[in-house]
Amino acid sequence: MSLPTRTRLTPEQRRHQLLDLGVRLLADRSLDELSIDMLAEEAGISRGLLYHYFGNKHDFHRAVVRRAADDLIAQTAPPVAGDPVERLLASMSAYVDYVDANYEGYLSLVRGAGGGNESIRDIYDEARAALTDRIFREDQETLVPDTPATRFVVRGWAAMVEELVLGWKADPGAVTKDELIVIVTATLPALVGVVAPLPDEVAAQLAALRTSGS
Amino acid sequence: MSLPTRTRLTPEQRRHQLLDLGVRLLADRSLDELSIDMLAEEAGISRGLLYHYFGNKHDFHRAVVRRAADDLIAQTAPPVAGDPVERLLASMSAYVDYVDANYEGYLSLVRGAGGGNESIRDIYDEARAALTDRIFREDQETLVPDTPATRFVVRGWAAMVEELVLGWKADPGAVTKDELIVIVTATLPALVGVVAPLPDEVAAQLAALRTSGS
DNA sequence: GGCGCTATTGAAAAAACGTCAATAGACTCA
DNA sequence: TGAGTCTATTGACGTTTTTTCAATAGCGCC
Repeated sequence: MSLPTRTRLTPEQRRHQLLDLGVRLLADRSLDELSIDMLAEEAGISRGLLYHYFGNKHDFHRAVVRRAADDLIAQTAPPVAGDPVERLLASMSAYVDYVDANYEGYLSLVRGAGGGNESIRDIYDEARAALTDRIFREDQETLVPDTPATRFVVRGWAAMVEELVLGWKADPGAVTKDELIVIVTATLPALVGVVAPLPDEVAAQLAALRTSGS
Repeated sequence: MSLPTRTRLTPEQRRHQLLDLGVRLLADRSLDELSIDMLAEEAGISRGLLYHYFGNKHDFHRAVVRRAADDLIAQTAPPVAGDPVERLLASMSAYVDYVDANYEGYLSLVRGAGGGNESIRDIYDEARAALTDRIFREDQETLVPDTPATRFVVRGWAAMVEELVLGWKADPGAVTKDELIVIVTATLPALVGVVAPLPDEVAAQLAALRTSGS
């Protein structure tokens, strides 16, 4: 008769376990729909231990979102070689692959940012910046000129990419994965073209991409 | 000596008052940052009354989001006359005006949808559909052909519009209101052009719009 | 000016959050 | 192998917040 035998892990392991679980649970639940009670039971630990590691519920949420964001940033690191359009395509490809493979993590990030307080939205913005900043940092001469208007539009484009990737995951019937990647890639120059003229070279590449994609 | 004189309203009036207050309070707070205690005090009522009207906290949240969505839908009703591009422009204009005048209501809708559970996201989707559905219902021949791929892209466009309008409200420095309206209008055909060919007529109108807008 | 309807209250139960001294794995060293 | 130490973990307890519900009191009607 010895059910309540406690298991002792290293702090790293325990943090890892709890964050993994948090990412999973917060993918389809808001924070106040997740009680510490149920989280603790699911993890096989006492409530107290969660407070030992994360202080309070909000800090736990922040840690979960931070983890999801770090994962995303790490796994969508930009390629260093190739021309701007190629690099953008590779980056979008990595992004879509990431969401495909880590749907729950991505959901907990997006949902957290949508409903959370400002400090959580900051983490989210950081992740989004990882996706868009290099466009301005490295490719501003050729792909996107750096002006207030283009920055503005690129921000909207990022929101669109997020929506499209989530939409594709929810209903993969409308477009294939490859089509999705081509679409999100091709829409960036198309959008920028609304507020700034496109260099001929980019326009040509864009046209070629569209033909090969569908 | 009679401070605690209770005020008795009709159920309609009371519901109205509480929903108005809820919209205001949930614009910059998540649901669990809003206690029933403070809501009741702010409204000048007892906690019990809120439960009488809305059952529980989550149902109250849902009612608040529903109200914000209904407001948005009602105030961005599409014009019936004019050619497709004109109607789209009028619709976007109404949309931007609405967000400009009802920032708090719009925020509580968007935040609620981002962080809430599925039933709240459904309300949000309904509001978004009010913005996009008529594009397919009325203008599919001329502006946007109705295919799975175009529906998919239009959905992304709606997310982008939301992000851009919020971005403009948060920092009106990057673009003017009129520029914003032109941008969100012009980006729809530009995006659809990525997945479907644009009729010459629309392309011409689009070009004219862009020139006059900036 | 009493009567009935029901909007509203307040107290008390239930549930969730957060704290902290006490407990017990797992390793070290004799 | 067994005592000792370190610290991960617990469980009971106090606090805050949500939720319930029988009792109260405004307001219109006769």
